[in-house]
Amino acid sequence: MQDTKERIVSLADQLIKTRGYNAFSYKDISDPLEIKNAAIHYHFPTKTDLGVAVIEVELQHFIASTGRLVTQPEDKQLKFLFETFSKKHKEGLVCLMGSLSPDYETLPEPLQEKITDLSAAILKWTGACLEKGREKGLFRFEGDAYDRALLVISNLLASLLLSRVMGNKVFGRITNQLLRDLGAGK
Amino acid sequence: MQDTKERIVSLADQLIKTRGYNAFSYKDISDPLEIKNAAIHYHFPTKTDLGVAVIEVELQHFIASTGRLVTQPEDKQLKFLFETFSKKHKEGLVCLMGSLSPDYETLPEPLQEKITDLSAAILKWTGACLEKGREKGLFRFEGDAYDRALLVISNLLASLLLSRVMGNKVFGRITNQLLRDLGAGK
DNA sequence: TTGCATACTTACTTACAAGTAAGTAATTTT
DNA sequence: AAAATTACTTACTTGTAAGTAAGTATGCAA
Repeated sequence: MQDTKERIVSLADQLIKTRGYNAFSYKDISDPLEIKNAAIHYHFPTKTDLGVAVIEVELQHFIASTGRLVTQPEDKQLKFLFETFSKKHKEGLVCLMGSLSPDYETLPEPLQEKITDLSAAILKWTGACLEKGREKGLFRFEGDAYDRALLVISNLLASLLLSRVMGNKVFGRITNQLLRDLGAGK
Repeated sequence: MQDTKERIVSLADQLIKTRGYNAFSYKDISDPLEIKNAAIHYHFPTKTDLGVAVIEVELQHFIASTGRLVTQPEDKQLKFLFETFSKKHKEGLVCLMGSLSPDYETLPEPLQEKITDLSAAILKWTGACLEKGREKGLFRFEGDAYDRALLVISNLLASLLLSRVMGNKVFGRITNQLLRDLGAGK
């Protein structure tokens, strides 16, 4: 039954994105799944192992999803990025970067490395997407494309965080303005 | 000795901005200050009380600082905002919004309210600053000023978070591009 | 000089998190 | 059919976090 293992990772993913890494415990997983905490330790000896697994799944998912989009025009690709965040927003989640970066200093090294890997992958992809899209005239913006990617990802990340604090309208306000600025339709 | 109380708040502030609210304990304060944990409970019966005090101090400080700037032109005022974040960046800290918003759901209600108050104050001030600055021709941007404030604050907030994960250069890249976009000199 | 408030310390309690050692039931391999 | 592997459970241990009750030293106030 590989099922339990996947369910553990999936729930841990949700917990990290709702409560944060330091604020969830094995009990938050074992209770709803109706297993014992030792069952989690069987699949993931330490909490670090579990955290690493969560990020790895997300990164693999990101690589697979973006891979499926390579033939599409860049404005459609960017739309995918926004929809990814929109989905999280609707579920009341923040992204892994937004959840883990504030606690970065308290995280075990393997987790730090993984979150850096994930962020680097997302930024690199976004930078390339913006660059090519601008060349094709799909986007309009000034300056280096990687710098622009930093701004876009910053805004998406923070839109999820600020939505929690300032209410759900914030997400739409930020993303709409962002797309307008880039000249990327609606 | 009101001194101890202030030192507790100051250290708690630092701890929240480095490790996050859920990742620090009274021991992280009592050890360096060479007091007992019960001494902290004397001044702040619960951790919630301490957290609330930290945010209140920050909000008061923000109100006082911005109050001192009312006579200055808006580009100088905005520069102050950027310098506030730059100072945090140099000290390896994130802002309270960035630190507390991911854990928002796990925070006790009084803390949630306070962080919302603080965020609202910062966003309102930034929105007004941008609005007036644009009228005077000091800034150039499209759309609603409050929406623009959301974008600016998002970027500043996230620049501190991403700096941790992706290295310190990120902060400068984001803030430089942001100021260029607003047409607000260097 | 007695009394009371301030600012603590000493010495606990309760709860819960992370992790482990040893055992077991069910399946798979040989 | 026996042996090993998988996927757990039972029952712990250790550590630490938050909080509290009772006591104490110091200064000031009546």
